[in-house]
Amino acid sequence: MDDDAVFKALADASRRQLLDRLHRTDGQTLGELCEGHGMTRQAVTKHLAILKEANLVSTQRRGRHKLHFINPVPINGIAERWIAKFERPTLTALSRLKQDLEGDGHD
Amino acid sequence: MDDDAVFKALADASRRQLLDRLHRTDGQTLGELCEGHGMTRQAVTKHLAILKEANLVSTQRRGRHKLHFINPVPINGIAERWIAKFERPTLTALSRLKQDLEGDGHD
DNA sequence: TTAACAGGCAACCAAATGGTTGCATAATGA
DNA sequence: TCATTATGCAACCATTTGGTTGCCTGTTAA
Repeated sequence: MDDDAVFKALADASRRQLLDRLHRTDGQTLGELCEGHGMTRQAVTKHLAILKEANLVSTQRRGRHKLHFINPVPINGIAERWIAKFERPTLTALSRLKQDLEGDGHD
Repeated sequence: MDDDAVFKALADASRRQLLDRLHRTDGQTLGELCEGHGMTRQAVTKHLAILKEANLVSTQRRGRHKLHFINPVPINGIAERWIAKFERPTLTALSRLKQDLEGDGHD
């Protein structure tokens, strides 16, 4: 619902990278998500808090671990409600899909 | 190409609103784009500069007026390169399109 | 030619952002 | 039990951001 929080959350490259990671492997712990970034754990924690605030990740405690799960719904939301209206309908993704569904080889 | 600049440009509600306006009526002057916002002309100028930096708007001098035009290509770019991979393919937009193209009434 | 109009430039400011360090707490395993 | 592991909390910091005010430049029309 809160598109602004989603756009703001996506505005940072580190946060997008975190989402990329969760997209590849969902349910990672905080420790796992910290590896490889040139950042402290606390910085990553803050980024994850912002993503959670935007409802892009959800968390689940599992003993002394905290697992993080991606939620693609808000991304879908802005894609449909906001981005879609700026898209030119004849571009690659849609036209490829169209061709695929129509099953002909037209160019 | 520079997705980060595009994401950052879209992170501000005033800038998204400016894009909305240009999407409705393209080629507006700075003065026109200032109307209705509770902002000074200089603030709007700064927002437009950021949008231009992200290649989301282009400008054209026309006498003493400066016209602003929207460029949807970068939005398409992030939609295809970044957002698309997070989308669940069975959701509304694609499934509606699919149904439409297939021309059957299946549910 | 010159007033009024449209926009540009620069300095300044408060608040938000992205990061840090230091210490505290909770769960686990030997 | 108790050291270790995994995370939480809070204060602090520099830089960026989004906005302002004040003044300057260029274009047009009377």
